[in-house]
Amino acid sequence: MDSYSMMFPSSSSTASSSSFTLSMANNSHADLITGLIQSNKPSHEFLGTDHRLDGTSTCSQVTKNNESEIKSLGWSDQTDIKLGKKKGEKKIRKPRYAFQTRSQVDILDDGYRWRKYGQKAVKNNKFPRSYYRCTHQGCNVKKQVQRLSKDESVVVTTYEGMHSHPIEKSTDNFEHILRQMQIYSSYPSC
DNA sequence: CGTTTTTGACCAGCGC
DNA sequence: GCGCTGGTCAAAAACG
Repeated sequence: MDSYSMMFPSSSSTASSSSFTLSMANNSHADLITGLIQSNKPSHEFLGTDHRLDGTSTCSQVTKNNESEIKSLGWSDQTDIKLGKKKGEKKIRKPRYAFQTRSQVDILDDGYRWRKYGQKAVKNNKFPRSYYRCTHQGCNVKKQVQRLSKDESVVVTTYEGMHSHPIEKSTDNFEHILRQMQIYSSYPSC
């Protein structure tokens, strides 16, 4: 199984069929994506909705169980952290997208090159959270990867920002996913 | 030898 | 004001 159809909780009033198919042919680590969170807006808005995967009942159950933990990720709700410590730098809240993925490994190969810049232990979770930055010059897309303590088979990958450069690997089209997400979320500065 | 990871320190925000 | 927590920095180590 390499393709999943996902429903995007598009905030726009169009609310048309915002579902598309992602194919992760080369992402054999990831069994399935159990949920998508766009945390530019109050997360509970769409967390409460039932836009889940179709046909996989176990997924929805897992997602339901993990809702509280997702909210406690920190990146989900309180997104008004200051970016950079330079003075004069105003707080911009970038949209963040969180994937819940059933995977054996933490590092999902999404085609970009990431450099790890930090790891922190999170409370109420025995697994640490890893912080990555895109190594492409001028691209400060960040992501953090965390495994849920409730279901250690579920990995949450949260992306922040958008890549302004082509994907490094041509193996899979995860870039298209991100692009679609940016479109659906009507990125403010683009 | 250049790049990435590791890991403790540092800092800022927030709740009490 | 203080302590806790999350996010980042940076030096050293590890790696290819």
